[in-house]
Amino acid sequence: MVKAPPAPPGSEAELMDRVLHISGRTLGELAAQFSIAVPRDPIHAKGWAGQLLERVLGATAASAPEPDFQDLGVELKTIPVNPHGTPLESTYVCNVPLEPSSRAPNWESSTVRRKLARVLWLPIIVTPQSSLAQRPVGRGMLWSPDPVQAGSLRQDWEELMDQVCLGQLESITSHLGTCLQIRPKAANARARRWGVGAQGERIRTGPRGFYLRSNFTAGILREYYAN
DNA sequence: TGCTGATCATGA
DNA sequence: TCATGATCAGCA
Repeated sequence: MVKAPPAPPGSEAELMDRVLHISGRTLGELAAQFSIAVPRDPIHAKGWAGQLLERVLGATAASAPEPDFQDLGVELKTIPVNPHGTPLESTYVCNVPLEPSSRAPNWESSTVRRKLARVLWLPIIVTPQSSLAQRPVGRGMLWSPDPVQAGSLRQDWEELMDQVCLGQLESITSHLGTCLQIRPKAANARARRWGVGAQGERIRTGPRGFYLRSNFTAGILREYYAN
């Protein structure tokens, strides 16, 4: 039976009820229910699982810089995991504000903190042989950073943004940060944005994103599935 | 073989 | 074009 995309969930409880109902279903089954084609080529399927689950669960924000479930303030993150529940990839959080006018003055008002304040982690279980359609959805979990996690995120954010503000963009590598890192985030290596150079001058530089390291998200998932 | 740097699709 | 959704693939 083909289903219409659902209305946004009215509460976290309703959202988690929907999550419970898709747990164990494969991406192929869910796509079929909503008459969505499954891409054949993984190279051209980046992000497809995330967009499928947004529709299945009734997310609203589309490509706006807003939480996926705007009314609930909940961000949806699908995350590929192996059968043990260990993440296979880092997780994109948001873009890095490179221009002074777009930068938050402190951690409290940063996009990173707001995005991560409430996250629905939805594991997609990946085995070496499984096609995209064969991958099952795992048990979703609603998460907010505990004080230790929040402290680590804040420390990384402050260190990284210090570098951005000081015009040290070109020396920022993905090696910095224990849980949060800055990496390129662009359609290709030619993309440019305005940023700040070492003398405070405006420069053209590659767009970058904040990502959560996979060992950090591994800790989040472990904590939950142990209970 | 884990991680970094690069890349692909879609929508407003 | 730039934000979202992420995964790919080569190299240390």
